[in-house]
Amino acid sequence: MAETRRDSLIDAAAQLLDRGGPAAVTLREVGRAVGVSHNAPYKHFADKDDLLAAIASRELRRQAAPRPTTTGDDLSQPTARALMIGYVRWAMRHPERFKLTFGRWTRENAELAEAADSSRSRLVAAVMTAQAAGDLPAGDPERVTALLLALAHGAADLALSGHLAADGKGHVDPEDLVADLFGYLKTASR
Amino acid sequence: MAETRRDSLIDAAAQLLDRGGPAAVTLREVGRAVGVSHNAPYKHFADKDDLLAAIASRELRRQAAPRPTTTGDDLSQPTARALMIGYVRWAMRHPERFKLTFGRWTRENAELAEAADSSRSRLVAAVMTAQAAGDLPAGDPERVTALLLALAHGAADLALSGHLAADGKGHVDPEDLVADLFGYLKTASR
DNA sequence: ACCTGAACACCGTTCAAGT
DNA sequence: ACCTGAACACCGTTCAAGT
Repeated sequence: MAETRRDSLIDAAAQLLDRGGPAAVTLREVGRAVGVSHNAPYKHFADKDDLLAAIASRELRRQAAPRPTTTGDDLSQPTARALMIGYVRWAMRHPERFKLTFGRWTRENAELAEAADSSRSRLVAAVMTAQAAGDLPAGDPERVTALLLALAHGAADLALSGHLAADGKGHVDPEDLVADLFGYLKTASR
Repeated sequence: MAETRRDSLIDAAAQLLDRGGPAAVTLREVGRAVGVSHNAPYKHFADKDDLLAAIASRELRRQAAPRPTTTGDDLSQPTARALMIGYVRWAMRHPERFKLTFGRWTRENAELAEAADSSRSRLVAAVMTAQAAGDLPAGDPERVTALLLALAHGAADLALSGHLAADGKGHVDPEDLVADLFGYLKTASR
């Protein structure tokens, strides 16, 4: 469990990110939290953006990692629906990490791109299982996956920026929209 | 058509935003483009964030404005589907304005909140029309609207950040996802 | 009412220098 | 291989002063 200096820097940066967003992640503050000078990060990351990318890829890898179940070992894979609900909950719980992770790059940073692809592959597999069970409509699994991902992502993003519901009345929860979509898709797949 | 100093500042800021994002919008550069000092904007906007909010609300108002039709006067209202396609196209055409407009605030800035509400009201009305025609499933119009908005928003945002499709192969277009959703919803509404 | 110039605190990045 | 301190260019914001 030895934590490297690099990991400590990412930890500190993520903490600053959570409150205050990317602007609050200053190399001086990161260095101060770890106990090094504000130039030390340059020995571990190319620049500030590279440090932010490291947070994003770590977040992506954690999300892809199997969560420990409280009811002992569970060998069954999570359903597409469970994955999407998990995605939305993670976004609402860690807004800044969510925005950062899906904010830019991915195609620029190799590590980030790989993490994103592996995360999606997992979802595609779950979609195919659901299709076979008749819970999701047939058709290109990649495209159905994109549909699910787009809805969950948009619901979370709009909810975070306050654009989802109207003036207070009729508050719409992003999880409700995920449930609605799965309901419609099940009806459409018969 | 007299353009006020305030409008000129918004124009210049929007142009800087389009290339380079919010970080490229510096008060010094804005002032230079208009021909004033870098402090002049403070007489028209509280701070930089207020200037960015002005760009967002102008964009929101423009999107809500009826587009001139090339085939003369058309008194019919745009369909929900047309509105969503228009939304996605606008996002793909002006990524930075899209990200800025739906990035934060809205509930903080009164002008922005009003523009957003009026924009959504228009979409809710179109949704109700489609529901009556049997093209969209029955149920709370606000909630169905949120579903459409979430998908269009998520599809555009993921496409812009490169998270929509896998490694080049099987490129998924955000407009395709909007079309897919309307297809599924029509099937589910019968 | 609107604008200017100087100044302040802060930031990312570079670089010479240390171990 | 990793770190430090000084320095540079740049930025948002404030303020006294002008018209």
